[in-house]
Amino acid sequence: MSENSYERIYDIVKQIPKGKVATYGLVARLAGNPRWSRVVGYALHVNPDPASIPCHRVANRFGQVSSAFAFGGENMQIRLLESEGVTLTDGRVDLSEYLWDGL
DNA sequence: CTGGTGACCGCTT
DNA sequence: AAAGCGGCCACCA
Repeated sequence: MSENSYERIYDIVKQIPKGKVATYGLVARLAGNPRWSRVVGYALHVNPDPASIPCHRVANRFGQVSSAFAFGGENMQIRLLESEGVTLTDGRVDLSEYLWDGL
């Protein structure tokens, strides 16, 4: 029942447009609480639906995606982003170009 | 019930 | 300018 907060986060992540990347802090802020950054990470950690929740489109404030994702391989994560049209720079995403504004 | 942790971010020194 | 520390929320033992 406490999934309400989680659903809020999942809803934001699910709304991330293709070819764009959102940060934990941004998702947390859109969720309604800028301090949920850690909970957001935990929410994706449980990731009940990785098929509908593009956790690979969520990166930290530095644009570096979590290595803990390792969902089938770290390279798979990068490959997914590249497949979406995101250019990865040294394993990092150019937030200046692909940072989702939250539209 | 309390303590500790976690895919984080922001502020302070 | 850079580095370090704490804080917030939720979950697990």
